[in-house]
Amino acid sequence: MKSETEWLEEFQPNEFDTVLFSVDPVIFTIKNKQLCVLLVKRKYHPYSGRWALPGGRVDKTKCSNLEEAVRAKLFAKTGLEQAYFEQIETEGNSFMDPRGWSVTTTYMALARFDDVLLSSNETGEDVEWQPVNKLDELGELAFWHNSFIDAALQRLRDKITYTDLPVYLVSKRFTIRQLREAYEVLLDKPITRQVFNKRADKLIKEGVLIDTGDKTTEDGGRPAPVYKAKEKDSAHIFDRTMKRS
Amino acid sequence: MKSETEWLEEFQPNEFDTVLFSVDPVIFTIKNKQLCVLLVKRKYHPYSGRWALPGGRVDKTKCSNLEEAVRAKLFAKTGLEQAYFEQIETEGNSFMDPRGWSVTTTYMALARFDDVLLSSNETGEDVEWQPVNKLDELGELAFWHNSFIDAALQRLRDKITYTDLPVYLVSKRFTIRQLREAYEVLLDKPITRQVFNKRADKLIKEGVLIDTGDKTTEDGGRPAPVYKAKEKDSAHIFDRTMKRS
DNA sequence: ATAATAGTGTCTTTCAGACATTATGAT
DNA sequence: ATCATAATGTCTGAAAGACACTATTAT
Repeated sequence: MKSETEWLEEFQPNEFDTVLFSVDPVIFTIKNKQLCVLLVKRKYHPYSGRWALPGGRVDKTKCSNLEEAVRAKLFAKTGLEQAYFEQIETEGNSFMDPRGWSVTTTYMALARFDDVLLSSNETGEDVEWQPVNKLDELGELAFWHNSFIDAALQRLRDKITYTDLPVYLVSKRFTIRQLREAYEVLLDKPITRQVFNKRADKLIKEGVLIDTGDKTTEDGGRPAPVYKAKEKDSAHIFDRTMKRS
Repeated sequence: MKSETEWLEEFQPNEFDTVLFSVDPVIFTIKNKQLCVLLVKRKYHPYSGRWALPGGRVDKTKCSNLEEAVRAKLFAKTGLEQAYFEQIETEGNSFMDPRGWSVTTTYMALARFDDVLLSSNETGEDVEWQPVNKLDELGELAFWHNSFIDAALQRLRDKITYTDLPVYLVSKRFTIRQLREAYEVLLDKPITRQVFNKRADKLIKEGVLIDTGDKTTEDGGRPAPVYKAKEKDSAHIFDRTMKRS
């Protein structure tokens, strides 16, 4: 019997073992009190002229794993090196890409609007923040990307009922009111101020939110303390959920 | 400029666009009050002699999407046509498979032990239920599969604190006590009977559990009603969580 | 003073969790 | 009668949610 190394030398991947593969980040931000997602208008086949997620195939020579690949996509379009990331889902089938059986993994990323500097790619395609509740107006997206955005949005909306994810969407320095407004944009309903503040108090007590000592009157009225978020790579999880509707 | 159909005719996937791809189901069952996962002992390269998840490459000619592919894997090894399924994660990198840059998507599946008829595959490899807390004794699994099992297990243990997932692990007809014991196996701690029954009552009221009208004394003592689960493809979600420890 | 906001406190409801008491059937 | 279990009820504590009232600043 051949040894593993001998066998490996002879191994050649064939078309039965391989698929077309890409990663697609669903990058959210809040712009003008609207939840937006980053889209690119395709100039080339397939689906030329349609809007699509800013993803694409993985450069295997530059990335040693998926996470690196999707970070590269994010950096290319937004200039962000750090952001909250979460893998959402992987879809693979014979019909979403006309080129053949293909697989794509989608990630959700959260970006602070102020921190992003949009840059179009090498080929000069448009890159824009599009409000998620006006996606219909853009027509059907390329590569079934609508369904991926739906899934990412669902995950985000589910998760904010028991996590502090909106911390990654507000500016680096923010008031509790601004954090609450981020929750309200995502839930699309008002949240009682005093009820929300109890959750915020827990974040402060846990050290997730740090009081900078500064105060601001940018919200009007009595000056409010300015907080910043602790550096961390996972969300804070509350032990109970907020009502969604 | 070429039309999309002209362009498509000329398109040929090349090695830069493609990766080795596979799906790997992490199939759980409860056997002798132990949570077990289905593993296969590999006979061939790579990783021959090691235990691995019962997955592998997708037959693109037989499956039109990922879900179909993983269902085919499940059916091949267990004979199950229906089961609870959930996609867990996708990992892609240059090192987990010695054959090259590869991507794999893992699913968690829940199986009723009584319903499963293990069948070895065409190549006659061993297929066995292995207790999850004795996986160390099997040595390192093939293809970094340990980490996939960890992720699936984590998801399962997280989810049973707020869902009815163990319904998919007990026999088709069961008592509330048996359902509670399934939770206890997964949480690895006792649950107060009366506390658990409150959750069960909600499942009954919601129609998730259906009283068959029968009673059984197989648990000893006073006869207990026998329930069955409503047919459904998603978990019931409670609005509060149980303590994990 | 007024308006807009932040901060504090009160009350209700829901539910997990713990535990006591009663009911039912097998032996 | 005893034992093991199911069924029912009582109590506590925590947190969501609603809302009233006070405090602080800009105008």
